[in-house]
Amino acid sequence: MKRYSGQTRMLVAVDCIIFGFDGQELKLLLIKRGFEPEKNKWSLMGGFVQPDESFETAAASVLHQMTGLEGVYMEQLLAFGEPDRDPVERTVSIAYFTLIDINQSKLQLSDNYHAEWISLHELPGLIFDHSHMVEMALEKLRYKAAIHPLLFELLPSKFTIPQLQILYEAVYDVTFDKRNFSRKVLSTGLLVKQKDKDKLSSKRGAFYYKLDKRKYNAKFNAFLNFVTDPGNLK
Amino acid sequence: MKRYSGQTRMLVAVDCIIFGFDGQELKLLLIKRGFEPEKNKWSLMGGFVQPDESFETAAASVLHQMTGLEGVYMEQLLAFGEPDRDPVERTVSIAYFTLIDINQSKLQLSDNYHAEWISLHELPGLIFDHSHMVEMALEKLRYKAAIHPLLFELLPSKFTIPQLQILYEAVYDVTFDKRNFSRKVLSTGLLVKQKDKDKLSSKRGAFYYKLDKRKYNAKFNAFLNFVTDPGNLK
DNA sequence: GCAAAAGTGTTATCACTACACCCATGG
DNA sequence: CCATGGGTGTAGTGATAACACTTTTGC
Repeated sequence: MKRYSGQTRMLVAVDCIIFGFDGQELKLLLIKRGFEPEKNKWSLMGGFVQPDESFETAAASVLHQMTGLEGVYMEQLLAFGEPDRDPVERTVSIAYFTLIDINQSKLQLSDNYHAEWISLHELPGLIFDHSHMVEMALEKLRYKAAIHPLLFELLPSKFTIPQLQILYEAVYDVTFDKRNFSRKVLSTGLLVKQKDKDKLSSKRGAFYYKLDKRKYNAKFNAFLNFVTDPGNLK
Repeated sequence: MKRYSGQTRMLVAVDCIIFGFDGQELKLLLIKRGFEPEKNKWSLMGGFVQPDESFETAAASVLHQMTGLEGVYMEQLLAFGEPDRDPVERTVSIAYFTLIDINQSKLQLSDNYHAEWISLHELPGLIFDHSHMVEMALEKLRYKAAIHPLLFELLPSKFTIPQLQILYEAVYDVTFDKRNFSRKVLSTGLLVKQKDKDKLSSKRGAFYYKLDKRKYNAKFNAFLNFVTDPGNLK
């Protein structure tokens, strides 16, 4: 059996929407595109899928090239395929979104791509349909994090409850009552209190917590209602 | 600007996972594949994406060819792209899932494809990775319908509350208390009681309801908790 | 000793679960 | 008149939201 005849073949790429959190704001890792067309315009990091590569492998390799990281949280967002989304030739793109701890020691941004963390409130225009991809990724992040304990992927392995609250507030652009917030997150049973405190952001210091990995894996897919009806999510 | 050089181009297809409900069971519309390889094996309906077609257009056209229907509920599930998923040559598939009213008058199954409605409990093995696609589609249907008023797409425009309950029970493979069920669905405010009754399934007859289209569109994306934590959904 | 952030408890409301009986009708 | 499925109400429980004061400590 040869090939399917009379059909058009297309380029297939992956693009990565990479979220990070610096303790205050939600950020996106963007690059300045290194080749024509749209050279030097802001862009998501991406790459063509190679003949023997799965999408996941391709996306992980893009992420690895750019950040040096492996094994981080990554999920397929959607396939984008408008016929004219890339003016050069028809290219379908499988978008992946990724959550990483912006301060982790292994993170080493490659110099090759002029990558920068950019606040979601200060996003420049992006090439092709990348702005649309970012919009969809943010929507999905908000949707999913309202129900699943997802945002921990953006924090270091030791974090305080006030830090966690700032993160949720940044993602949903709201404020929460800290008494209710801490009761809710502690009631999930996912957090283990540590003996030491973070003294950087207050004189008194705030206790560190770690995720209980067993429970985290077990409960990841349960509906946890981290945020109750934050607006009108999809 | 010419084309990107040195990259491999691939076939791109769409496959449709088509759900229907016959009043008792959840069903899938499958065809017997009409060409090699795997000719005459059970398969999802699909087709190659044409050079000037978006994925949505391609999927809608596949559905139209097969059922005569237009404008039905359709949503991208995921892109599938393992290098060897199609033994003939590398083909990526964008899977769409669709909900249709199995009894609607416009539904006209094309003879060309030997299409049949098959109960989810009696699924045959499917070609390629289609069984995996079905699994993922069912998971997504359950996930989404637990939170959003999605399953109405499987019913005729006039339906009774007992019919709706049977549908939810079929999707989640559980039984609900009918008092609690009707209170919950009525409390959404999405249903408008009609004056006439369905007398087919009982002597007393059950009142028909219709969706309030305004509220349906407005509330579709709100979190409605149609089903409270049915197991451990993703 | 004071400014700044951490930590904690109570009350009212609401949504959910479990559960049992009467109603309308066709045969 | 009876069998079948339709329709409704209540009480107990658990989760949520609103709300204010005390603790710690670096300066």
